[in-house]
Amino acid sequence: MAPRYKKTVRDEVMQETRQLVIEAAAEEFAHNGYDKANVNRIAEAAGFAIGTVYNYFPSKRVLMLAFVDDIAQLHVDYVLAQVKSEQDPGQRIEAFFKAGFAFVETYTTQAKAIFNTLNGPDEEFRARLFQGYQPLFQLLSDDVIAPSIAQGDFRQVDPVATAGLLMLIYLGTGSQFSPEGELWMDYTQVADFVLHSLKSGKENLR
Amino acid sequence: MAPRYKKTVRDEVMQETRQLVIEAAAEEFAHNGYDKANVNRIAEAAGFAIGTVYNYFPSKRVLMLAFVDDIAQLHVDYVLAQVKSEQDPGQRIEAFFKAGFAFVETYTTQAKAIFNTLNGPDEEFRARLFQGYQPLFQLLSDDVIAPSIAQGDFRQVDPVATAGLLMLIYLGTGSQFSPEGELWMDYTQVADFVLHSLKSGKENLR
Amino acid sequence: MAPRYKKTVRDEVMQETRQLVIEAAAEEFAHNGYDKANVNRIAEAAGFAIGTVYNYFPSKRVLMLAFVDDIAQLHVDYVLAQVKSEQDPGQRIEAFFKAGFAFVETYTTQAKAIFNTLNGPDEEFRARLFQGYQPLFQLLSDDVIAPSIAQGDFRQVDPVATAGLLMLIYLGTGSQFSPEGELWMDYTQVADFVLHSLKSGKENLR
Amino acid sequence: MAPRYKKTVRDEVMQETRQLVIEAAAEEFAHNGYDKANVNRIAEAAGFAIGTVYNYFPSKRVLMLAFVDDIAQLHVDYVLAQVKSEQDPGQRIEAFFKAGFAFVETYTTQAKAIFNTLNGPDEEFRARLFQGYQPLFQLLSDDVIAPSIAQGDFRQVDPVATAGLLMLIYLGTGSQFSPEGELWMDYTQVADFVLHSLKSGKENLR
DNA sequence: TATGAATGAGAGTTCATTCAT
DNA sequence: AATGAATGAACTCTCATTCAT
Repeated sequence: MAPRYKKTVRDEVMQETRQLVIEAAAEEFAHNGYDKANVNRIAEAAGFAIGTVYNYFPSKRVLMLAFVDDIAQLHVDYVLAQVKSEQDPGQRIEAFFKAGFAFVETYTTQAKAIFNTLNGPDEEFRARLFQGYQPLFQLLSDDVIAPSIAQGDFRQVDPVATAGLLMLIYLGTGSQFSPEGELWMDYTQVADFVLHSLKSGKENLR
Repeated sequence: MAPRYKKTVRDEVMQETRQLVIEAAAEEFAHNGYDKANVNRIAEAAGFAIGTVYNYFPSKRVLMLAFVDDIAQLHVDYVLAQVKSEQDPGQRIEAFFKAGFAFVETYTTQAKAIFNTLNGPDEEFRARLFQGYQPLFQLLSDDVIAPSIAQGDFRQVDPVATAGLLMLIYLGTGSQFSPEGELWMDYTQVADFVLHSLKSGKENLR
Repeated sequence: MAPRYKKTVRDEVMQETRQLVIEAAAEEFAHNGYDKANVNRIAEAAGFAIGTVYNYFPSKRVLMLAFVDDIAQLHVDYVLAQVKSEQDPGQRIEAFFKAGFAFVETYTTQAKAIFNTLNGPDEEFRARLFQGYQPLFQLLSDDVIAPSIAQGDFRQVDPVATAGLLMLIYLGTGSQFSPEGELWMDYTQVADFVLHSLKSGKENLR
Repeated sequence: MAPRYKKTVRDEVMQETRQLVIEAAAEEFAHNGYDKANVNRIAEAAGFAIGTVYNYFPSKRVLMLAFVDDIAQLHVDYVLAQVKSEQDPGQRIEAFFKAGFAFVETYTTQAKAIFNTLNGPDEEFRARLFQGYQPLFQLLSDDVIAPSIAQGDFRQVDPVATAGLLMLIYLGTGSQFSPEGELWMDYTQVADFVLHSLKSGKENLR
C-alpha cells in the first residue's frame, strides 16, 4: 500500500505546479486577452510542457475560470482582511478604498485581466466573476455602505448597486492607461470623487 | 472620361454597402468581441459575399478600426448636438448626461463593443478610440465641466480626468448586464451619483 | 446597315487595346511569374477596367497564351529578318547570334518571362511556346546550322537539338542576373563559347 | 532534467519526419512550381496532418527554402565526391559531367524544381539557391576549369562565368522534356558540345 | 506524472471571373 | 465597348487538444 505521507508531498508539489500555471496564465490573459492567449505560451512561461498544463486543467476555458476564481479569492481576502480590521464604519470606508486601490496597484496585471473579463463578451466568465466577487459585494454593501448610511455618514443610496459601481470605477481606473502608458487618474482623485458623492452633506470632506 | 453623375450614383451605392457592412460588423464585434468575431458571419449578416467585405476593408482589423471611427463619430455627433442646444452650463450637464445615457440606451450593442474595446488588450484599438472620442472629451471638459466650475456649480476638479471618468462610468454602467440580462443600475441613479460628487455643497440635490 | 469603314476603325481601336493589354501582361508576367501575376494589376497598368481585359481575353490563361504567341512572333520576325538579309551561311550564324542577343537585350522583360515559362511547370504553356518558336527552330536548323555543316564551317552536330540548346543558352544567359542585379556573362562571351563548340577545327575563330 | 538518450531517439524521429516532409515538398514543388504547390497536398503526401508540416516549417516559404538548401547540399555532395576521387584535371572534367548529368538523371524531379526556381521571379529563392550552390561553383572554377586551363587542356576562358554557364546548360538540358515526355538531348551530346567549346585546339576530339 | 509531436477544424485573406449598367 | 462591384472557391496558417511514451 502506498504510504499516506507521500501522497501529501505529492499534493503539495501538484498545488505548486497548479499555482505556477495559473500565474503564467494570468500574465498571458492580461497581456493578450482570453482569445489571443496561447496555452503553449502559458506552459512555456510556467516552465512546463503543454501536456502538463492539460493534466491540471482540462481546457483553456477551465484554466481561465480557475484564474478568475483564484484572483477573486485573492482580491476578496485582501480587502476583507483590511476592512475587517476596522470596527468603525467610517474607518471601514477608508480601509476599503485603501485596500481596493492597493490591490489594483499591486496586482495591476491581474486587475487588468479581470476588468477585461468584466467587460468582455463571454457570459460564463462574467457570471463566474460575479460569483467569485460575491463576498466582496456582500462586504461592501452589508458591512460598509449600509452601516455608513445607518450612521448617517452616507446619504441614502442602493448599497448593492453602489457596490457594483464602486467595483466598476476602481477596477476601471486602475487598468486604464493612456497611450503613453500613464494612469489616467491617481487613486486619491478617484476616492475623492466617490466619497464626495456618497458622504452626506452635513460634514466637510477631507 | 466617364460621366460624373454615374460615378455619384455608384458612390452612393458603395457608401450604402460600406455602411451595411459596418453595421453587421458592429453587431458581430459587440456580441463576440474582436477576436471571436467572424468575418464570414459579418458578410452573411450584411447580405454580401465574403469577397465584398474585403473589397471595402482590406482586413478584419481595418474593419474594426472603421467601426470604431464610425461609432465614435456617431456618439460625438449625438451628444454634441444635444449639449450645444443648451446655453446654460448647468443645463448642459443635464443635457450631457441625458444624451450620453440615451446614446448608450439606444446603441447598447455598439456601446458594449466600444467599452469592450476600451478595456481590451489591443493598444491600437484603444488609441483609435481615444482619438475618435477626442471631441467628446473636449466638449465635456471645456464646455461642460470647466464652465460649471467657473460658475460655482461644480467643485474644483480636474476637468480632463473627470471627463475620462464620466466616460468610463456611463459606458461601463450602460453596458453592464447582470447574468439575468438586466442592467445593473438605471441611468438616473448613475447621473445622481455623479452629480452628487461634482456639485458644490451650496445647494440641495434632487 | 452599319457602314464597313466604321468597322475598320473599331477594329483598329480594338487591336490597339488588345496590344496595350498584352504589353501590360508581359510586364506583369515577367516580374511576378504567371501564378503571382494579377489580372487587376494588368488591367490597371494597361489603363483599362478589369472587365475590358475580359472582353478581349476570356481568362488569365488565354491572356498568357496570347502573350506567348505574341512574343514568339516578335522574336521570330526579329531574328528572321536579320538572318535572311545575309546570304552566306557563315554570315548567317553571326547574324543569328547578333539578332538573338540583341533581342534578349532589347526585350529583357519579355525574354525573362519566356525563359521562365520555358522552365515552368505548365505543360500547355511550354507546348505553346515550342509551337510559336517552331519557325525559329526551323530557321536555325535548316537555314543556319545545316548549311554551315554542309559548307564545313560547323562540325557534324544534330541541327534540331543544337537549335534547342542555343535557344536555351541565350534565353538563359540573357535572363540570368546575379543577386546584385548584373548579368552573368556578356553576349560576346556566350557567342564565343557557342561558336568555339560548333566551328570545325580547320579555322581560327574571331 | 530529462534523460539525454530519449531526446536522441526523439530527435531522430523528428529528423525523419522533417525529411519526409521535404521529400513530399520536393515532389510538389517540382510538379506544380512554388506558387501552385499546395501545403495540404504536401502534408498528405508525406503522410502527416497539415499541422505537423507547420510544426516543422513555419511557412510554405520556409519549407521551400529548406528544400532548396537540402537539394543544393545533396547536389554538391554528390558531385564533389565523384570529382574529388579523380586527381587528374582532365579526368575531373569527365567526372564532373558524368556526376552532374547522373545527378540530374537520378533526381530529375528535384532538378526540375531547382531549374524552375533558378529562373523564377523570386529573388530570395534565387539568392538562396546561389548560396547553396556556391561550393559547386567553387569546385568547378577552382578545381576543374582553372587547372584544366593551366594544364593547357582548356582554352582561356573565365572560370567563374563558365561554371555558371555549365550549370545553366546541364540543369537546363536535364530538365527539358519535349511535349511527348522525352528529353531533348542526351547527356553525351551536351558534354560533347561543352567540351568541344572548352578544349584547346591542339588535340582532336572524339 | 510529465512530455511534446501530431492532429485538424476553423479563420482570415486572395483574386480570377461574372454580369448588370 | 467599357466598367467595376460582387462573387466564392481555394489557400495558408493557427492553436487548442490528444495520447503514446
